[in-house]
Amino acid sequence: MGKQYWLMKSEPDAYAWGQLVKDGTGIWDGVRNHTAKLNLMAMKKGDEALFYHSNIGKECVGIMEITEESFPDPTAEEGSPWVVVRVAPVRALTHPVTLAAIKAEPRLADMDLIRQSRLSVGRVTPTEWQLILKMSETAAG
DNA sequence: GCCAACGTTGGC
DNA sequence: GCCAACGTTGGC
Repeated sequence: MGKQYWLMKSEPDAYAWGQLVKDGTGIWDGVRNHTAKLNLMAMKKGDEALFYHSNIGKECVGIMEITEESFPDPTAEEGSPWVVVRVAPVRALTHPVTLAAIKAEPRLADMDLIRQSRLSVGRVTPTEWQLILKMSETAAG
């Protein structure tokens, strides 16, 4: 299988893109939803993910790489099913791609982000990924 | 196993 | 602040 693409949400109040850049690497902890967990478990080292700021900003702001595949979430109770992956920032998007811009693009209407708005870790198809990156080069949203 | 009540997420 | 979506809990 080729590289897979993902979108991961964080409220910037809790953990922002800038913090990940500052930290250099981080674990994506706190996921407590089974669908999101399955996505974390499906991630492979070298996959790439969009960092999305939920609530404040509501936009994709950067690209991360998965640097370590899923392992138990140290912030969860022992024996619980929750997992984390390790991520590292790759680069900021030239311009953030806003939720409004994604909603305005019919070719992105099937994204997990749109169809299942509460899902914090979603899949992005290669086609969707290329389109979002292209949008990030040309517009601020 | 069904469903009402309730809590959380996240957009508006 | 409100509400829709959706997950969880608990009564039956």
